[in-house]
Amino acid sequence: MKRHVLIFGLVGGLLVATLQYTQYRFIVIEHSVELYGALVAILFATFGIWLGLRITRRRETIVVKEVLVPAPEPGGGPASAFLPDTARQQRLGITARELEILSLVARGLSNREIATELFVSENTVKTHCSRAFAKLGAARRTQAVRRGKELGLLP
Amino acid sequence: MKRHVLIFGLVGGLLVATLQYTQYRFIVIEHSVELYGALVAILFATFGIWLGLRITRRRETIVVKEVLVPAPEPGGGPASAFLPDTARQQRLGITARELEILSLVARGLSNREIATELFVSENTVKTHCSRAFAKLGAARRTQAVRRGKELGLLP
DNA sequence: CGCAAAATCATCCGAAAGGGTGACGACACC
DNA sequence: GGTGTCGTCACCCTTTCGGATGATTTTGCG
Repeated sequence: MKRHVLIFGLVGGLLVATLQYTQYRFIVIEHSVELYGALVAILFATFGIWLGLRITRRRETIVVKEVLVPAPEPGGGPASAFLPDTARQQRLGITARELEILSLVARGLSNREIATELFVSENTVKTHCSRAFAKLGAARRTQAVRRGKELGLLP
Repeated sequence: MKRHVLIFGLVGGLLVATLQYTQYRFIVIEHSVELYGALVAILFATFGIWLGLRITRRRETIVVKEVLVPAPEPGGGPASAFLPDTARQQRLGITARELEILSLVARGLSNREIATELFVSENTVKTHCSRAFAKLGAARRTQAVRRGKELGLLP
């Protein structure tokens, strides 16, 4: 968490320094102060939104209520939302995060895309993947997806 | 979480203070522009964070899920054999061989395993894969499998 | 608070996958 | 015979994956 602030400081400082350095040469002459301010505003607003999104990432409480329902007819219902087999997931020791990444793997995303989607580094995604694969007894992501579907962990 | 915002604010304030302090020594004349930029930056960074917090505020989703227990197999249906959508296959120009390789990919096999299974070289498998991926608009095998299932080409 | 689990990130390295190109033979069709 | 498609295979190159390992941070819980 401190790292974000650090990044912010660095980026901000660099930005300001750059602006200070360049403004007298390129910007101020032909552009107004308002434009300069707008540029800074947009940049910092974007960064702030990113930071806000990042630090409030997913704090979700899942309460699973197991209810036995008689024979759902496949293809009948209104695309009945998929419900992962939490029991099996726990038995395999698969964490929620790992399952989340697994579902993105099943959607055909690359590690990099998953990393971007979840605001984490590619290395983290790889770690989660490796662990999930190990728990599923899979050597490849295609195999992991297949296993996940077989076990009712993925739709 | 408030802590981060606090730290951020402190760092931001420090940044402004530093800027103000330094600018007084070197850029006294144009200091109003610097101050203006810094203020705008801080303001909009704060605004961005606030916005980020706002739009992801209700991340604390309490999900109550009802686990549907799949119907006990009545033993009646003879596991209705899957029939690929030949029409769509032809429309996409996917050959039978490519679909065959694709199904093995979907089973989680590696190219080498597929090559062994089909008594062809690994290069051949890769060629078929590439062509099939191109026709499916997929960049990865996981994506290809997903597309194949969506299009009714794979079970 | 202190501990354990989980999440995050990094680095190294080898293997697998994917893209591109070119080539060759078989086979069908006109 | 010429043409086109399909299957087969090879080479080169880049990207991606996966495994192993270690470290740090965050978080939930007793």
